[in-house]
Amino acid sequence: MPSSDIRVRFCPSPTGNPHVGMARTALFNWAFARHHGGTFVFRIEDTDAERDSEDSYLMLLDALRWLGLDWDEGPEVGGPYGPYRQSERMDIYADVARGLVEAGHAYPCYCTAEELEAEREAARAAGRTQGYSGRCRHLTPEQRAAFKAEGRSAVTRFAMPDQDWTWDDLVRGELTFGREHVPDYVIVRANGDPLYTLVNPVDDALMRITHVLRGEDLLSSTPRQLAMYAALADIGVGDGTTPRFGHLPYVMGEGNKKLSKRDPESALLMYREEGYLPEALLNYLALLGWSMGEDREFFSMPQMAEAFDISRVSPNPARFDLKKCTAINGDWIRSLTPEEFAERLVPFLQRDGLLADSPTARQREILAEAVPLVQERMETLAQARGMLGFLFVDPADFAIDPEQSVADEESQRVLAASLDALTGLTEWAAEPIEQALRGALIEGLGLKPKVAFGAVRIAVTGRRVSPPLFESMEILGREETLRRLQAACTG
RNA sequence: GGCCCCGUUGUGUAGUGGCCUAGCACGCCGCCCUCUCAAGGCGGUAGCGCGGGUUCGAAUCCCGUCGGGGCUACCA
Repeated sequence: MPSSDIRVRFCPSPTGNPHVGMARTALFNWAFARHHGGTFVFRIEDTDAERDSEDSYLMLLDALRWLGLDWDEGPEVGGPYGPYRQSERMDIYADVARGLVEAGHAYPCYCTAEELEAEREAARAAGRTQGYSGRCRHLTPEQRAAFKAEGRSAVTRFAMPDQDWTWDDLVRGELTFGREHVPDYVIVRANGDPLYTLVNPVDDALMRITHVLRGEDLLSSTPRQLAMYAALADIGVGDGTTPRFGHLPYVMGEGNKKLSKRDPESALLMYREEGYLPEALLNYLALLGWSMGEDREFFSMPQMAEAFDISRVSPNPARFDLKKCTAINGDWIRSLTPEEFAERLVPFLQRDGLLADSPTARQREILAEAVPLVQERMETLAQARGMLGFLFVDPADFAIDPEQSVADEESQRVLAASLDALTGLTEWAAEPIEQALRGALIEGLGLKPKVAFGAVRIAVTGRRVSPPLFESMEILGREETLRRLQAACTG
């Protein structure tokens, strides 16, 4: 139900693990499409059998779904311009390549790797642009036959027209490349496999893509794509319109390099495992190179789609800051209703073996009571284990954090006094528990609250840091609380 | 080497000639609150790469310079 003719695409290669830079590119394309009521196409560029894998393809789908970046056309949803996996479109590329050669836009090149290397070196030495000289461009049929007779195989090269290349980049404004800096390039390998240089523009033309938003690393390949577009139009591939290009800034990692697969924070699915909310990650990613203005940094994807303006995308590279990403995740966690928050926690508690596959009514009850206590104390869902574990752990498995101890004399006095004060308590609730403990420990033993309650906290929750103590004890229940206090007494 | 992109506090950004002795957020530091840890409140730290112009006036315009990055494949 697109309401405009704007069509954008996200077209990753399924190599390795999904990457956050990739997610940012997908997000900006998605936001652009949604803002304009256009169509968001998802295409898989898997023409390199060496590097692509089915695993990685599946992870890509999984990642995009998790993020909630829904596509209008693409794998699994189909669309009028399918198939959307390039590995299923090989015959199309072969046809187009043939057409390009027949029309004189491309030609077979018989140069060997060594010859090309020598050429590059000569160019570098002379201070010229390295690149193909075009010497196979005007080979006679006899010369071609001679090369073939030598046993040489040929790649297919695109013949760049002799002109300068200018376009108005959506992010960077007018950009120009001189003709001498864009040499003829390979579009089909010697073994017949088409390359990105061919398949990408061919599919963009065939799929009627109107706007190309992609990473800055592809900026310098734009001139040759512009030329390819003209050639495709000439042979009747696509409808003859050239898309507008916008080059998104890099997402940088440590140091001054772009975020690479080697950087641990680049692994997209890691964020899911660590308990980041997809809406929070997306919110953070949106801030990398784009801003709403108005000092507004916290927003949902519908809000982003509404406000998205490609002309507000910054051209400078942005460093990925895990701390800020995590802070935004905390903001998102706090913005959830307690019920929603509890729901999101369930899979994490299950994963950590703290909650049954189908939680019991009692477990649900505990969770509902505990959630308001911890919601503002967690910045990732994975922290549930540390914060709530003591409430769900099997009594037989409960143990005090080995880093902590209540074996010292003072702690023992505290525990004994606590046990005394709590055993006869008539109403087991946070308020009376607190009063009893204050009476016994602060007034009775004359201790500082921090010290006294610290020992109780360790004995009952097993940790130095926990949700508020008295409420925690109430939820844990009289029996188990007293049992733990008892168990912590060494005497 | 060639071509291209980029340059506001540690990080991300706001800022499009005067509202900027540069705003916001994260981080960091301190204080308050306080049973821990958070959250919250208050305060602080730190920036227009540099040099020239243009102008009454420049973070904003021009030139130069320096710095960082990318591309320069039968990867994408």
